[in-house]
Amino acid sequence: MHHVNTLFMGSSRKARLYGGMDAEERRAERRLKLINAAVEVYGEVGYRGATVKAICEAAELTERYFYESFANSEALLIAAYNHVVGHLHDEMAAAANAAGHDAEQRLRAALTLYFTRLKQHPKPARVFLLEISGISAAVDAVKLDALRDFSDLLVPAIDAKRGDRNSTAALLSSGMVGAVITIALRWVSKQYPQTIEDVVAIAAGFCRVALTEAGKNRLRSV
Amino acid sequence: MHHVNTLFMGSSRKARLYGGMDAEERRAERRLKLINAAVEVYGEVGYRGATVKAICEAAELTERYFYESFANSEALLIAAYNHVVGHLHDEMAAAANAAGHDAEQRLRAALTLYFTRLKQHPKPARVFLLEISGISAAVDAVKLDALRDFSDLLVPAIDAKRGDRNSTAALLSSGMVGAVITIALRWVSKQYPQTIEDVVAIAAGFCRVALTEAGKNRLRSV
DNA sequence: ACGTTTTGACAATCTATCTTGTCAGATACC
DNA sequence: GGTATCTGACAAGATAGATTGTCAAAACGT
Repeated sequence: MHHVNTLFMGSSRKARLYGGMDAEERRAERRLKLINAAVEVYGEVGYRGATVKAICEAAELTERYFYESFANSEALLIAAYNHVVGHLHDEMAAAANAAGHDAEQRLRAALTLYFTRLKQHPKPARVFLLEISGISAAVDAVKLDALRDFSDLLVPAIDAKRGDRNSTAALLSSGMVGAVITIALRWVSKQYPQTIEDVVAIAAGFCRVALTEAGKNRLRSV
Repeated sequence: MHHVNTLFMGSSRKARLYGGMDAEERRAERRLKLINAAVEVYGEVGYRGATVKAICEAAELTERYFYESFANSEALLIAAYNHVVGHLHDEMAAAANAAGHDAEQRLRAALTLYFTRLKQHPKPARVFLLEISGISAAVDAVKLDALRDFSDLLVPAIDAKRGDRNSTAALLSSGMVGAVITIALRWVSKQYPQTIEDVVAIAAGFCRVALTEAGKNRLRSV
């Protein structure tokens, strides 16, 4: 995979430093620069319009470093998506926890953070909402995973029903996430005409369907 | 655009017949064959994996006829989408009308037809649900139009609020359609694990949010 | 039957991008 | 300062698919 240029060095010995960083650190930095550049470029011309060359220029790197960190464009898209989603998910979880134990309160806190970030950072929002769809089966799988995480975050009760055969919980979960994302998509693409409070209220309305249905099913199964 | 080979004929005179059809009819038939072939091929390899050549082979036509009817692949995708959506929309409207005047009854009738068709025809379903996303701005616009039509069909009350500035009705509409489509997407991609009745019930739950909210707003504004 | 139109097969061109390779110059270590 | 490593710019090859063009054979009208 990568050149082992420390062949005759002790394993504890660091590789030659450049700019104060060893080989690994430099590689990691370049990887991150490429991810951030990709988010920028996707935000401007879309994933499909983004060439390797353009992303490398935005990252101030040359093509060789692209292939050092990613096998192909798709791998970078996935990395960029996971990067964006990872941050968002962590922040939403923190916001929910800060809101206490009431499911409704936690939901509203998470949604408020979600829409706030979408408004603050339109380009990552675009990657998260738009670019990720319809690229390939592999990318779709990554997306599905992420959406399941969000669903569990918003309405943990749904998670409990997951084991059931032919469960309708998965459909509830899909519907909820689909509603929220589609609302977000429209809000973002129309350049945020409504207040965050209004958007959250509407999105919460759809989440409440899943919340109450999941609750119902739990009571019934006890 | 097209060759005018009737230059010296009276305008009522038909072009030479082939297979009992005049030039226009043959062109229309080829166009339709291409659309149907495209739906087939998209259903197998996706829009992105579908080459002009493959679609022409499936249609038993050669490339020249592709460019006779469509400027490029995107134009064919749009035509195929509109073809699929047109049928579906008409059928849903008929089902709703057959169900009478009660909004809830009409909603369930339309949804039942929707999910029934998705199960009967997986390949058009794929075009309608999946392939249409994330191709280009032009395609997205076509999709948005179609979704608005569906929203108006399911909950006409939303339509009434359309005029309002910064209206939240558009978001309600988006959320509802997003929920239904995402539910459909999952149901289709998991090969229909739940009964149609269950899926309709869950989808209707999300639509009811839009239904009651739209009703609320109407009362308030009277 | 004859000439014209239409068709089908396929070659040729064109374009765009990915991907790999080369090489001179810069940078760090000793 | 000398040497090994790393970097940036860019060329070159490879690939894939869209789009246009050619031509002979088939289908039609008269």
